Amino acid sequence: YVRGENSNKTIQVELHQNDLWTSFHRIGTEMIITKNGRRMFPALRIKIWGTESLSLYKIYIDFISPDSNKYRYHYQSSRWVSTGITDSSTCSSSEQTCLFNAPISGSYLQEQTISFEKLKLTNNPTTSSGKVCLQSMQNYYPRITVAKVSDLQKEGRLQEIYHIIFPQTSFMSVTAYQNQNITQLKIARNPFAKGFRAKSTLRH
Amino acid sequence: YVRGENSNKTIQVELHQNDLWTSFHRIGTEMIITKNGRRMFPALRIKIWGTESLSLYKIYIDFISPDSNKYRYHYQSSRWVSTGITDSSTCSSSEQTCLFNAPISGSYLQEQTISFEKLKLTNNPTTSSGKVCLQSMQNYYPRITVAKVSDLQKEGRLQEIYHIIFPQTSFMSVTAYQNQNITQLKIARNPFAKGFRAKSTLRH
DNA sequence: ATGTTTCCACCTAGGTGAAAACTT
DNA sequence: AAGTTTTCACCTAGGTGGAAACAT
Repeated sequence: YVRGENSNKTIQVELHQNDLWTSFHRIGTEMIITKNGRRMFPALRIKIWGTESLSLYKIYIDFISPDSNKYRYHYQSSRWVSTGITDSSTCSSSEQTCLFNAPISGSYLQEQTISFEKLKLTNNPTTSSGKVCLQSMQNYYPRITVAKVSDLQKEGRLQEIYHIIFPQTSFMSVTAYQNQNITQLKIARNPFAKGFRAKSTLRH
Repeated sequence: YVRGENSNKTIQVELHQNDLWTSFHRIGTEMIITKNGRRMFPALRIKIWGTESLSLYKIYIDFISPDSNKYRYHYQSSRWVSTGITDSSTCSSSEQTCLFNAPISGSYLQEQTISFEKLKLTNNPTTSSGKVCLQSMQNYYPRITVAKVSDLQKEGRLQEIYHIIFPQTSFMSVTAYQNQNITQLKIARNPFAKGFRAKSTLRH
């Protein structure tokens, strides 16, 4: 249950594939960021209940870095340790990205799964649409915002604002995986990831 | 320019890839329908201007068979001839299919190209979402409907209704191509169509 | 005969981790 | 030394027409 800003109302939000997220979270999720953008795996998918059928809503996502610290993976202890360097030049959160361009009514919102599977993470500051720019080697958690639009005339004014955070979706942003266990879990669970290069190299 | 029903207002609609459509229309476009559904090529893509920024709209597509006649391709004359049989058991038009589930505001409508590329044509009456059931060997033209929704409370009541038809997008529904010139033009212009089977068979 | 269905080789399109090359 | 970029083999996912089998 999520309570709204400027509102006593609540909406209910459920994270899809919670078991999968938890498996990664136990090890310490890493998400690769590239210049061209890389999808998240697991992908963020949620279901929302409790929105008003006849109201319009917009959905945003951004990524919060709670300390803006740069981290380093310590192989001996298999842990992430802070380098003490804080990236103060950038904001602690990424830009907000809107899932749909258009506001969507509460009734249609409840009919469907809200999926962020097409979202791509990048370290390229000149991002195009559908991409979010993050700093490498930092800790982030995705934050979803559901905002009620009072009406189309006043679309800029967002009435009820709901922020949704699932702690088990936090991750370290990396340009190459640090923890081998994460690599193996990605290969095991992501249909696109099979890491077959080792085998094919043997043939030559 | 398209004038609305119950309205003196007009909206302006433009067909994308008009040259491509015209190339096919000159020969006599054929669209394959299958049990699982087949995309149209060319795909229907339009641009709409003149909608009200602060109003909500829904977009539908259906397929009109002007005479509901069954046709036969006469190879000698390279023409489609009516068999005289009218398929009176079915309506002259297909079911209306909604492009987006949710109504969309006029301002966002004008920002984007409305694409029906994912729509699939089928001859299977038990269709699932995103598919349209047609009768084989009939003449059809796609009809796009833009309908203004008075407000979310009265979503069922459509105020201004605009029907859009581009004559150059009419086609014959087939389960296999009849005119070889259509086959060749599809192969030439559709990136997915390369009809290489003949070559590979020679290798064996 | 004539129209339909199924299967398939051949594509497009694009999402992976591995390795090597590159940068600082 | 440590992090980033590029390239690539290997996938998933799915859109084509052709041919053969099937149906009527």
